[in-house]
Amino acid sequence: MPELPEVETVIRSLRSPLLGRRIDDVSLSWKNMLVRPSMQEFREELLSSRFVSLDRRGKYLLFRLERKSRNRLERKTLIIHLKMSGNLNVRLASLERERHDRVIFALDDGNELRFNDTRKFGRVFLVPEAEDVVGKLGPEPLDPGFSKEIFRALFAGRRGALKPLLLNQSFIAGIGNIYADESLWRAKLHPKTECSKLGEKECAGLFKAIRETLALGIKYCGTDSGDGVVPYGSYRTKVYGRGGKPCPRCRTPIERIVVAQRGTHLCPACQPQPRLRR
DNA sequence: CAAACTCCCTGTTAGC
DNA sequence: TGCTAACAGGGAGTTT
Repeated sequence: MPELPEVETVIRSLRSPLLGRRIDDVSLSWKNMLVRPSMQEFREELLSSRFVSLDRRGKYLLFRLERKSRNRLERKTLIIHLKMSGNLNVRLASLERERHDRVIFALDDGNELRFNDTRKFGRVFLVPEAEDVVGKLGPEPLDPGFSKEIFRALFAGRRGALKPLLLNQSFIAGIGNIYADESLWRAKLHPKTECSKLGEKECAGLFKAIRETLALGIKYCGTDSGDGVVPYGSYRTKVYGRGGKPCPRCRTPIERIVVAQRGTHLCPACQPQPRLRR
């Protein structure tokens, strides 16, 4: 399941084949994946557009497009969320389509950008203002301007377990189930830690752990663990999906519990449950 | 604000 | 061996 490191890997791999290319045709075989505008407008507005830049915001891919329409420069952003099982490929148009190719963008160089998504959870937007879609996201964890002080300030007025907070995209962007578990293991914090009780040191440690974990994920082009639906890179998870196997730090068997309806993996020795105050 | 639950989907897997 | 049902997962939205 693509999270920040996987999405970053995808966007990096697409820059070279897409920048400067023009979209000549569009087809979509599962209409629920298109959030807005209508199918007709989507097609009409994309035709003759060129890719001018590609960015990532959280787990969203942002494709900045431009075209000249009646001598006016039109700017739009194509936004894709891969959700659980999505992936993007650039293939020669002559190459056979794959089983779950849902959206096809025909390019002016004989290639196609193909949005493949087994589970149809992926979402596509075409909007004048990207902020309308990604405006509510929390800070980018790897933004150079992001600091442990800013991170600590995010906790003001927050209560409840730590892990669901890390999964909340309006708290911090880009972290999903895998990197939440991996970051908490690295920070030696239990997923159920009451977030309002985090001290300055623990907060700084978590901040560092999140950044290091995500950076490592990107370095290895993402992980291939999880349900194996979409294999990305070769990042090896320390705890995620490794219930019963030894903790890489202390060899204690990794535990699998459920936190906020999500499968959660941790080392019971490295990440002890904080004692509840009486 | 938090937590629980629903919905959208299909491939995998556990259970019979 | 073959079938069915449960399950996993991100995130928006709704209800408690």
